[in-house]
Amino acid sequence: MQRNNDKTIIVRFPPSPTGLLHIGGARTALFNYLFAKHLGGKIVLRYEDTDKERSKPDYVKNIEECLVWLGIKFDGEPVYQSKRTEIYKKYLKDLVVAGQVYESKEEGKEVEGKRSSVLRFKNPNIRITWNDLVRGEVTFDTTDLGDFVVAKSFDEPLYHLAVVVDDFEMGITHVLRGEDHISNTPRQILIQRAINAPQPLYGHIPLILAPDRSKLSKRHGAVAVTEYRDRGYLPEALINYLALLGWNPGTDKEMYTPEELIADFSLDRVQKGGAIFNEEKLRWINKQHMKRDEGLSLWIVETLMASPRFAQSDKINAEKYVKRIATEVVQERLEIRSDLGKLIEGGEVDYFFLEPKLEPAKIAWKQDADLAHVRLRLQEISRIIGAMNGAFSKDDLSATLMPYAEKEGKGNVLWPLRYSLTGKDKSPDPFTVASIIGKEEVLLRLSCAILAL
RNA sequence: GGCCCUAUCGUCUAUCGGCUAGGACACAGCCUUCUCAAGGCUGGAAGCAGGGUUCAAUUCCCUGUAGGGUCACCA
Repeated sequence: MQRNNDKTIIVRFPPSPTGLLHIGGARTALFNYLFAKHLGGKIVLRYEDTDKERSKPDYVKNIEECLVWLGIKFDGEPVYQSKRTEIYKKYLKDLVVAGQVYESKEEGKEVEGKRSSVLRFKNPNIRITWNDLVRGEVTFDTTDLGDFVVAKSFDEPLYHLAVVVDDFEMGITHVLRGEDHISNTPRQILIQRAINAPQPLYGHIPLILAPDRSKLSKRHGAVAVTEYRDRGYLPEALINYLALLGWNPGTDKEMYTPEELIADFSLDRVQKGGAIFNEEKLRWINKQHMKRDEGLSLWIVETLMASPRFAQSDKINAEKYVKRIATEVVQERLEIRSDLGKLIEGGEVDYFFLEPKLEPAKIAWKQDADLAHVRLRLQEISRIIGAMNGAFSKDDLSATLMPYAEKEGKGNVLWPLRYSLTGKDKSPDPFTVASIIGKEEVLLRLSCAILAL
Protein backbone atom coordinates (compact mmCIF):
# COMPACT_ATOMS: atom_id res chain seq x y z
CA MET A 1 0.00 0.00 0.00
CA GLN A 2 2.80 2.39 0.86
CA ARG A 3 5.12 1.76 -2.07
CA ASN A 4 6.91 4.85 -3.27
CA ASN A 5 10.35 3.35 -3.41
CA ASP A 6 10.64 3.50 -7.16
CA LYS A 7 9.94 7.22 -7.28
CA THR A 8 12.14 10.19 -6.55
CA ILE A 9 11.84 11.30 -3.00
CA ILE A 10 9.98 14.58 -2.62
CA VAL A 11 9.46 16.21 0.74
CA ARG A 12 8.06 19.56 1.67
CA PHE A 13 8.38 22.23 4.29
CA PRO A 14 5.02 23.89 4.81
CA PRO A 15 5.23 26.87 7.15
CA SER A 16 2.19 28.98 7.70
CA PRO A 17 3.20 32.64 7.56
CA THR A 18 1.45 33.61 10.75
CA GLY A 19 4.59 34.39 12.73
CA LEU A 20 8.36 34.57 12.61
CA LEU A 21 10.12 31.33 11.74
CA HIS A 22 10.95 29.67 15.04
CA ILE A 23 13.61 27.16 15.82
CA GLY A 24 11.15 24.28 15.91
CA GLY A 25 10.10 25.11 12.36
CA ALA A 26 13.71 25.52 11.36
CA ARG A 27 14.53 22.08 12.66
CA THR A 28 11.59 20.54 10.79
CA ALA A 29 12.84 22.23 7.65
CA LEU A 30 16.34 20.99 8.39
CA PHE A 31 15.32 17.36 8.91
CA ASN A 32 13.35 17.41 5.69
CA TYR A 33 16.27 18.98 3.90
CA LEU A 34 18.83 16.54 5.26
CA PHE A 35 16.60 13.58 4.59
CA ALA A 36 15.91 14.60 0.99
CA LYS A 37 19.47 15.59 0.16
CA HIS A 38 20.91 12.45 1.70
CA LEU A 39 18.77 10.40 -0.61
CA GLY A 40 19.17 12.64 -3.64
CA GLY A 41 15.58 13.80 -3.42
CA LYS A 42 13.81 17.14 -3.62
CA ILE A 43 12.41 19.51 -1.08
CA VAL A 44 9.78 22.10 -1.86
CA LEU A 45 8.62 25.12 0.08
CA ARG A 46 4.91 25.61 0.48
CA TYR A 47 3.29 28.49 2.28
CA GLU A 48 0.14 27.38 4.03
CA ASP A 49 -1.60 30.69 3.97
CA THR A 50 -5.21 29.64 3.71
CA ASP A 51 -5.96 31.60 6.88
CA LYS A 52 -6.38 35.05 5.38
CA GLU A 53 -6.76 36.71 8.75
CA ARG A 54 -3.48 35.60 10.23
CA SER A 55 -1.18 35.20 7.24
CA LYS A 56 1.07 38.20 6.59
CA PRO A 57 3.51 38.97 3.77
CA ASP A 58 6.05 40.14 6.34
CA TYR A 59 6.16 36.66 7.79
CA VAL A 60 6.70 35.16 4.37
CA LYS A 61 9.64 37.50 4.04
CA ASN A 62 10.99 36.51 7.42
CA ILE A 63 10.69 32.80 6.72
CA GLU A 64 12.42 33.16 3.39
CA GLU A 65 15.19 35.24 4.94
CA CYS A 66 15.80 32.71 7.69
CA LEU A 67 15.89 29.76 5.34
CA VAL A 68 18.41 31.52 3.12
CA TRP A 69 20.50 32.44 6.14
CA LEU A 70 20.43 28.86 7.37
CA GLY A 71 21.46 27.65 3.96
CA ILE A 72 18.41 25.48 3.40
CA LYS A 73 17.80 25.55 -0.32
CA PHE A 74 14.59 24.48 -1.97
CA ASP A 75 13.84 22.96 -5.32
CA GLY A 76 11.63 25.01 -7.60
CA GLU A 77 9.53 28.02 -6.72
CA PRO A 78 7.59 28.25 -3.47
CA VAL A 79 3.91 27.31 -3.61
CA TYR A 80 1.26 29.52 -2.05
CA GLN A 81 -1.95 27.82 -1.06
CA SER A 82 -3.82 31.10 -1.26
CA LYS A 83 -3.26 31.01 -5.02
CA ARG A 84 -4.68 27.53 -5.41
CA THR A 85 -8.25 28.08 -4.36
CA GLU A 86 -9.63 26.94 -7.70
CA ILE A 87 -7.83 23.63 -7.42
CA TYR A 88 -9.21 22.91 -3.97
CA LYS A 89 -12.63 23.93 -5.16
CA LYS A 90 -12.50 21.31 -7.89
CA TYR A 91 -11.63 18.57 -5.42
CA LEU A 92 -14.32 19.79 -3.07
CA LYS A 93 -16.94 19.62 -5.80
CA ASP A 94 -15.88 16.13 -6.79
CA LEU A 95 -16.06 15.02 -3.19
CA VAL A 96 -19.54 16.43 -2.85
CA VAL A 97 -20.61 14.66 -6.01
CA ALA A 98 -19.14 11.44 -4.64
CA GLY A 99 -21.08 11.99 -1.44
CA GLN A 100 -17.97 12.16 0.71
CA VAL A 101 -18.31 15.80 1.59
CA TYR A 102 -21.61 17.46 2.31
CA GLU A 103 -22.88 20.92 2.97
CA SER A 104 -23.90 21.18 6.57
CA LYS A 105 -26.35 23.69 7.95
CA GLU A 106 -25.01 24.96 11.23
CA GLU A 107 -27.89 25.97 13.45
CA GLY A 108 -27.29 29.02 15.57
CA LYS A 109 -23.61 29.27 14.63
CA GLU A 110 -23.96 32.66 12.98
CA VAL A 111 -24.57 34.27 16.33
CA GLU A 112 -21.04 33.20 17.26
CA GLY A 113 -19.75 34.93 14.16
CA LYS A 114 -19.40 31.69 12.27
CA ARG A 115 -20.88 30.42 9.04
CA SER A 116 -24.41 29.15 8.85
CA SER A 117 -23.21 26.49 6.47
CA VAL A 118 -19.87 24.67 6.07
CA LEU A 119 -18.52 21.67 4.19
CA ARG A 120 -18.06 18.56 6.28
CA PHE A 121 -16.30 15.32 5.52
CA LYS A 122 -18.44 12.24 5.81
CA ASN A 123 -16.46 10.19 8.26
CA PRO A 124 -16.51 6.45 7.57
CA ASN A 125 -15.62 5.94 11.25
CA ILE A 126 -12.85 3.43 10.83
CA ARG A 127 -9.54 2.63 12.44
CA ILE A 128 -6.51 4.08 10.68
CA THR A 129 -3.07 2.60 11.10
CA TRP A 130 0.15 3.75 9.53
CA ASN A 131 3.74 2.78 9.96
CA ASP A 132 5.42 5.89 11.23
CA LEU A 133 9.01 6.32 10.09
CA VAL A 134 10.15 7.33 13.54
CA ARG A 135 7.63 5.70 15.85
CA GLY A 136 6.53 2.54 14.17
CA GLU A 137 2.90 1.51 14.04
CA VAL A 138 0.38 4.14 15.15
CA THR A 139 -3.35 3.54 15.27
CA PHE A 140 -6.28 5.91 15.69
CA ASP A 141 -9.99 5.39 15.78
CA THR A 142 -11.43 8.12 13.59
CA THR A 143 -14.87 7.79 15.15
CA ASP A 144 -13.76 10.39 17.69
CA LEU A 145 -13.30 12.90 14.90
CA GLY A 146 -16.90 13.05 13.79
CA ASP A 147 -17.74 14.65 10.48
CA PHE A 148 -15.01 17.26 10.59
CA VAL A 149 -15.09 20.50 8.61
CA VAL A 150 -12.89 20.55 5.52
CA ALA A 151 -13.87 23.95 4.15
CA LYS A 152 -15.79 27.00 5.25
CA SER A 153 -17.11 27.23 1.70
CA PHE A 154 -16.01 26.11 -1.77
CA ASP A 155 -13.73 29.13 -1.92
CA GLU A 156 -12.40 28.79 1.60
CA PRO A 157 -10.74 25.42 2.08
CA LEU A 158 -9.28 24.53 5.45
CA TYR A 159 -5.88 23.19 6.33
CA HIS A 160 -6.48 19.45 6.11
CA LEU A 161 -8.06 19.56 2.69
CA ALA A 162 -5.42 21.87 1.25
CA VAL A 163 -2.57 19.80 2.67
CA VAL A 164 -3.84 16.54 1.28
CA VAL A 165 -4.60 17.94 -2.15
CA ASP A 166 -1.22 19.64 -2.37
CA ASP A 167 0.77 16.68 -1.13
CA PHE A 168 -0.98 14.65 -3.79
CA GLU A 169 -0.52 17.12 -6.63
CA MET A 170 3.08 17.86 -5.70
CA GLY A 171 3.92 14.17 -5.58
CA ILE A 172 5.07 14.31 -1.96
CA THR A 173 6.47 10.93 -0.98
CA HIS A 174 7.45 11.59 2.64
CA VAL A 175 5.83 13.82 5.20
CA LEU A 176 8.22 14.68 8.01
CA ARG A 177 6.71 17.01 10.55
CA GLY A 178 6.49 17.76 14.22
CA GLU A 179 4.91 15.35 16.63
CA ASP A 180 2.15 17.88 17.25
CA HIS A 181 0.76 16.83 13.88
CA ILE A 182 0.44 13.19 14.76
CA SER A 183 -3.23 13.45 15.56
CA ASN A 184 -3.86 15.27 12.28
CA THR A 185 -2.61 12.31 10.34
CA PRO A 186 -5.69 10.05 10.52
CA ARG A 187 -8.04 12.66 9.14
CA GLN A 188 -5.60 13.51 6.38
CA ILE A 189 -5.38 9.85 5.46
CA LEU A 190 -9.17 9.75 5.34
CA ILE A 191 -9.27 12.64 2.87
CA GLN A 192 -6.46 11.06 0.88
CA ARG A 193 -8.42 7.88 0.43
CA ALA A 194 -11.47 9.87 -0.57
CA ILE A 195 -9.61 11.60 -3.40
CA ASN A 196 -7.77 8.40 -4.34
CA ALA A 197 -4.38 9.80 -3.53
CA PRO A 198 -1.51 7.52 -2.62
CA GLN A 199 -0.49 7.60 0.99
CA PRO A 200 2.86 9.22 1.62
CA LEU A 201 5.17 7.83 4.29
CA TYR A 202 4.84 9.70 7.54
CA GLY A 203 7.50 10.47 10.10
CA HIS A 204 6.69 12.44 13.20
CA ILE A 205 9.66 14.19 14.71
CA PRO A 206 9.76 14.83 18.44
CA LEU A 207 9.23 18.37 19.63
CA ILE A 208 11.79 20.84 20.88
CA LEU A 209 11.00 21.44 24.52
CA ALA A 210 11.40 24.33 26.93
CA PRO A 211 13.27 23.67 30.19
CA ASP A 212 9.93 22.78 31.84
CA ARG A 213 9.42 20.08 29.18
CA SER A 214 6.48 21.78 27.54
CA LYS A 215 6.43 22.65 23.86
CA LEU A 216 8.87 25.50 23.29
CA SER A 217 7.07 28.75 22.61
CA LYS A 218 7.43 32.50 22.80
CA ARG A 219 6.68 32.63 26.48
CA HIS A 220 9.92 30.75 27.10
CA GLY A 221 12.10 33.43 25.55
CA ALA A 222 13.93 33.51 22.27
CA VAL A 223 12.40 31.20 19.70
CA ALA A 224 12.68 33.16 16.46
CA VAL A 225 15.53 32.18 14.18
CA THR A 226 16.21 35.86 13.56
CA GLU A 227 16.83 36.38 17.26
CA TYR A 228 19.60 33.83 17.21
CA ARG A 229 21.01 35.35 14.08
CA ASP A 230 20.94 38.81 15.64
CA ARG A 231 22.52 37.60 18.84
CA GLY A 232 25.53 36.55 16.84
CA TYR A 233 25.16 32.84 16.25
CA LEU A 234 26.58 31.35 13.09
CA PRO A 235 24.06 29.61 10.83
CA GLU A 236 26.22 26.48 10.55
CA ALA A 237 26.38 26.30 14.32
CA LEU A 238 22.63 26.59 14.73
CA ILE A 239 22.18 23.94 12.03
CA ASN A 240 24.71 21.70 13.75
CA TYR A 241 23.01 22.07 17.11
CA LEU A 242 19.48 21.65 15.79
CA ALA A 243 20.48 18.51 13.94
CA LEU A 244 21.84 17.00 17.12
CA LEU A 245 18.61 17.79 18.96
CA GLY A 246 16.70 14.64 18.26
CA TRP A 247 19.17 12.98 15.95
CA ASN A 248 22.62 11.51 16.40
CA PRO A 249 25.03 9.73 14.11
CA GLY A 250 25.60 6.81 16.48
CA THR A 251 29.20 7.91 16.91
CA ASP A 252 30.86 10.49 19.12
CA LYS A 253 31.06 13.00 16.29
CA GLU A 254 29.43 16.26 17.28
CA MET A 255 30.98 18.89 15.09
CA TYR A 256 29.26 18.87 11.75
CA THR A 257 29.29 20.95 8.62
CA PRO A 258 26.01 20.99 6.68
CA GLU A 259 27.57 18.75 4.03
CA GLU A 260 28.59 16.20 6.62
CA LEU A 261 25.10 16.23 8.06
CA ILE A 262 23.65 15.44 4.65
CA ALA A 263 26.10 12.57 4.32
CA ASP A 264 25.32 11.06 7.72
CA PHE A 265 21.66 11.82 8.29
CA SER A 266 19.16 9.02 8.54
CA LEU A 267 15.66 8.86 9.90
CA ASP A 268 16.18 5.69 11.87
CA ARG A 269 18.51 7.52 14.20
CA VAL A 270 15.89 10.13 15.01
CA GLN A 271 14.83 10.19 18.63
CA LYS A 272 11.29 9.42 19.75
CA GLY A 273 11.17 11.68 22.79
CA GLY A 274 11.26 15.46 22.87
CA ALA A 275 14.48 17.30 23.63
CA ILE A 276 15.03 20.36 25.76
CA PHE A 277 16.63 23.27 23.97
CA ASN A 278 19.87 24.07 25.77
CA GLU A 279 21.48 27.36 24.83
CA GLU A 280 24.67 26.53 26.76
CA LYS A 281 25.43 23.75 24.37
CA LEU A 282 24.47 25.87 21.39
CA ARG A 283 27.01 28.44 22.58
CA TRP A 284 29.67 25.80 22.88
CA ILE A 285 29.00 24.50 19.41
CA ASN A 286 28.97 28.04 18.11
CA LYS A 287 32.36 28.64 19.67
CA GLN A 288 33.75 25.56 17.99
CA HIS A 289 32.44 26.75 14.65
CA MET A 290 33.81 30.23 15.22
CA LYS A 291 37.26 28.85 15.88
CA ARG A 292 37.19 27.03 12.58
CA ASP A 293 35.67 29.88 10.62
CA GLU A 294 38.39 31.55 8.58
CA GLY A 295 36.23 34.39 7.37
CA LEU A 296 35.67 35.40 10.95
CA SER A 297 39.12 36.86 11.51
CA LEU A 298 38.47 39.21 8.63
CA TRP A 299 35.31 40.38 10.29
CA ILE A 300 37.14 40.84 13.58
CA VAL A 301 39.79 42.93 11.84
CA GLU A 302 37.16 45.11 10.22
CA THR A 303 35.28 45.56 13.46
CA LEU A 304 38.42 46.51 15.36
CA MET A 305 39.48 48.95 12.68
CA ALA A 306 36.04 50.53 12.64
CA SER A 307 35.87 50.93 16.39
CA PRO A 308 35.80 54.58 17.48
CA ARG A 309 37.62 53.49 20.61
CA PHE A 310 40.86 53.15 18.68
CA ALA A 311 40.35 55.97 16.21
CA GLN A 312 43.22 57.94 17.80
CA SER A 313 45.65 55.04 17.63
CA ASP A 314 48.43 55.14 15.06
CA LYS A 315 48.41 51.36 14.97
CA ILE A 316 44.80 50.78 14.05
CA ASN A 317 45.43 50.97 10.34
CA ALA A 318 48.30 48.54 10.30
CA GLU A 319 46.37 45.64 8.85
CA LYS A 320 48.95 42.96 9.56
CA TYR A 321 49.18 44.04 13.16
CA VAL A 322 45.40 44.03 13.64
CA LYS A 323 45.18 40.69 11.89
CA ARG A 324 47.55 39.12 14.43
CA ILE A 325 45.46 40.45 17.28
CA ALA A 326 42.36 39.02 15.64
CA THR A 327 43.75 35.53 15.10
CA GLU A 328 46.06 35.15 18.09
CA VAL A 329 44.05 36.86 20.77
CA VAL A 330 40.46 37.67 19.90
CA GLN A 331 39.06 34.80 17.87
CA GLU A 332 39.54 32.08 20.46
CA ARG A 333 37.93 34.27 23.09
CA LEU A 334 34.61 34.61 21.31
CA GLU A 335 31.66 32.31 21.79
CA ILE A 336 29.20 34.33 19.75
CA ARG A 337 29.72 37.31 17.52
CA SER A 338 28.26 39.79 19.95
CA ASP A 339 31.08 38.96 22.37
CA LEU A 340 33.38 41.04 20.19
CA GLY A 341 31.61 44.29 20.97
CA LYS A 342 31.68 43.49 24.67
CA LEU A 343 35.35 42.61 24.50
CA ILE A 344 36.24 45.86 22.78
CA GLU A 345 34.06 48.00 25.03
CA GLY A 346 35.39 46.14 28.03
CA GLY A 347 38.83 47.44 27.11
CA GLU A 348 40.24 43.97 26.74
CA VAL A 349 42.39 44.82 23.75
CA ASP A 350 43.06 48.49 24.48
CA TYR A 351 46.73 47.92 25.23
CA PHE A 352 47.39 46.85 21.66
CA PHE A 353 46.48 50.31 20.45
CA LEU A 354 46.94 52.68 23.36
CA GLU A 355 49.57 53.06 26.05
CA PRO A 356 48.40 51.22 29.15
CA LYS A 357 47.69 53.24 32.25
CA LEU A 358 49.59 51.61 35.07
CA GLU A 359 48.69 51.60 38.72
CA PRO A 360 52.09 51.47 40.41
CA ALA A 361 50.78 49.33 43.23
CA LYS A 362 49.77 46.63 40.77
CA ILE A 363 53.10 46.25 39.04
CA ALA A 364 54.45 44.06 41.83
CA TRP A 365 53.40 40.44 42.11
CA LYS A 366 51.80 39.76 45.44
CA GLN A 367 54.41 37.23 46.60
CA ASP A 368 57.33 39.63 46.51
CA ALA A 369 56.12 43.20 46.61
CA ASP A 370 59.45 44.72 47.56
CA LEU A 371 59.70 47.63 45.13
CA ALA A 372 63.47 47.52 44.90
CA HIS A 373 63.25 43.90 43.81
CA VAL A 374 60.51 44.64 41.31
CA ARG A 375 62.54 47.49 39.81
CA LEU A 376 65.59 45.29 39.52
CA ARG A 377 63.66 42.54 37.83
CA LEU A 378 62.03 44.88 35.34
CA GLN A 379 65.45 46.25 34.51
CA GLU A 380 66.79 42.75 34.02
CA ILE A 381 63.81 41.78 31.84
CA SER A 382 64.40 44.90 29.84
CA ARG A 383 68.07 44.04 29.45
CA ILE A 384 67.35 40.47 28.36
CA ILE A 385 64.77 41.52 25.83
CA GLY A 386 66.97 44.37 24.61
CA ALA A 387 69.68 41.85 23.88
CA MET A 388 67.40 39.72 21.67
CA ASN A 389 68.16 39.77 17.99
CA GLY A 390 66.02 38.96 14.99
CA ALA A 391 62.93 36.87 15.60
CA PHE A 392 60.59 38.02 18.31
CA SER A 393 58.03 35.26 18.40
CA LYS A 394 56.10 34.05 21.38
CA ASP A 395 58.30 30.97 21.54
CA ASP A 396 61.55 32.96 21.26
CA LEU A 397 60.46 35.21 24.06
CA SER A 398 59.45 32.30 26.19
CA ALA A 399 62.74 30.48 25.59
CA THR A 400 64.73 33.59 26.36
CA LEU A 401 62.89 34.72 29.47
CA MET A 402 61.76 31.53 31.16
CA PRO A 403 65.16 30.62 32.64
CA TYR A 404 65.25 33.96 34.41
CA ALA A 405 61.62 33.60 35.46
CA GLU A 406 62.27 30.12 36.87
CA LYS A 407 65.14 31.51 38.85
CA GLU A 408 63.24 34.45 40.34
CA GLY A 409 59.92 32.69 40.74
CA LYS A 410 57.63 32.76 37.71
CA GLY A 411 55.09 35.13 39.14
CA ASN A 412 57.77 37.59 40.19
CA VAL A 413 58.83 38.02 36.60
CA LEU A 414 55.78 37.22 34.51
CA TRP A 415 53.25 39.28 36.39
CA PRO A 416 55.22 42.56 36.38
CA LEU A 417 56.08 42.02 32.75
CA ARG A 418 52.53 41.27 31.71
CA TYR A 419 51.09 44.07 33.79
CA SER A 420 53.61 46.55 32.45
CA LEU A 421 52.65 45.65 28.92
CA THR A 422 48.88 45.57 29.38
CA GLY A 423 47.90 47.44 32.53
CA LYS A 424 45.30 44.72 33.02
CA ASP A 425 44.62 42.22 35.75
CA LYS A 426 43.54 39.78 33.10
CA SER A 427 45.00 39.46 29.65
CA PRO A 428 46.72 36.97 27.36
CA ASP A 429 50.14 35.83 28.48
CA PRO A 430 53.04 38.32 28.26
CA PHE A 431 54.85 36.48 25.48
CA THR A 432 51.88 36.65 23.16
CA VAL A 433 51.37 40.32 23.88
CA ALA A 434 55.06 41.16 23.60
CA SER A 435 55.47 39.33 20.35
CA ILE A 436 52.58 41.25 18.81
CA ILE A 437 53.40 44.74 20.00
CA GLY A 438 57.07 44.29 19.12
CA LYS A 439 60.42 44.76 20.79
CA GLU A 440 60.56 48.54 20.64
CA GLU A 441 57.17 48.99 22.23
CA VAL A 442 57.93 46.39 24.88
CA LEU A 443 61.08 48.22 25.92
CA LEU A 444 59.23 51.52 25.97
CA ARG A 445 56.50 50.17 28.21
CA LEU A 446 58.98 48.54 30.53
CA SER A 447 60.80 51.80 31.05
CA CYS A 448 57.50 53.55 31.70
CA ALA A 449 56.74 50.96 34.33
CA ILE A 450 60.11 51.39 35.96
CA LEU A 451 59.58 55.15 36.09
CA ALA A 452 56.12 54.69 37.52
CA LEU A 453 57.36 52.64 40.44
C1' G B 1 -11.12 14.25 30.82
C1' G B 2 -10.94 11.22 25.65
C1' C B 3 -7.34 9.82 22.13
C1' C B 4 -2.13 9.52 20.90
C1' C B 5 3.06 9.69 22.02
C1' U B 6 7.27 9.33 25.22
C1' A B 7 10.47 7.55 29.48
C1' U B 8 19.20 6.26 30.49
C1' C B 9 23.49 11.38 34.36
C1' G B 10 20.82 18.49 35.57
C1' U B 11 20.74 18.74 29.73
C1' C B 12 21.70 16.31 24.64
C1' U B 13 22.62 11.28 23.88
C1' A B 14 25.32 5.78 23.04
C1' U B 15 23.63 0.87 24.12
C1' C B 16 19.87 -2.71 18.65
C1' G B 17 19.84 -9.32 25.60
C1' G B 18 25.90 -10.05 28.39
C1' C B 19 27.26 -3.33 31.50
C1' U B 20 32.82 -2.24 35.60
C1' A B 21 26.11 1.62 31.62
C1' G B 22 30.16 5.11 27.08
C1' G B 23 30.54 10.31 25.04
C1' A B 24 29.31 15.69 24.91
C1' C B 25 27.46 20.34 27.44
C1' A B 26 27.32 22.29 32.34
C1' C B 27 29.74 21.78 37.22
C1' A B 28 34.24 20.75 40.61
C1' G B 29 39.51 19.86 41.17
C1' C B 30 44.39 19.56 39.09
C1' C B 31 48.12 20.52 35.09
C1' U B 32 50.06 23.51 31.20
C1' U B 33 53.62 30.18 31.44
C1' C B 34 51.67 34.97 36.76
C1' U B 35 46.24 36.46 35.48
C1' C B 36 42.22 35.47 31.63
C1' A B 37 40.99 32.47 27.35
C1' A B 38 42.09 27.96 24.86
C1' G B 39 43.88 23.00 25.68
C1' G B 40 44.89 18.44 28.70
C1' C B 41 43.75 15.22 32.80
C1' U B 42 40.66 13.65 36.90
C1' G B 43 35.96 13.56 39.53
C1' G B 44 30.84 13.66 41.01
C1' A B 45 26.36 12.53 38.26
C1' A B 46 21.55 8.12 35.12
C1' G B 47 18.60 3.14 33.45
C1' C B 48 10.54 5.84 36.81
C1' A B 49 8.06 1.55 39.73
C1' G B 50 6.09 -3.38 39.89
C1' G B 51 5.29 -7.79 37.39
C1' G B 52 6.52 -11.23 33.62
C1' U B 53 9.79 -13.73 29.27
C1' U B 54 15.00 -15.46 29.53
C1' C B 55 20.76 -18.77 31.76
C1' A B 56 20.92 -13.31 31.50
C1' A B 57 17.35 -7.57 31.21
C1' U B 58 18.52 -0.52 30.66
C1' U B 59 17.41 -3.33 26.31
C1' C B 60 11.51 -7.66 24.79
C1' C B 61 6.05 -7.90 26.84
C1' C B 62 2.20 -6.17 30.43
C1' U B 63 0.45 -2.89 34.22
C1' G B 64 1.05 1.34 36.95
C1' U B 65 3.32 6.20 37.38
C1' A B 66 5.09 10.60 35.38
C1' G B 67 5.70 14.01 31.44
C1' G B 68 4.20 15.77 26.78
C1' G B 69 1.04 16.41 22.37
C1' U B 70 -3.83 16.94 20.56
C1' C B 71 -8.96 17.45 20.84
C1' A B 72 -11.22 24.90 15.93
C1' C B 73 -15.53 27.16 10.74
C1' C B 74 -5.99 27.98 13.07
C1' A B 75 -2.22 25.75 10.73
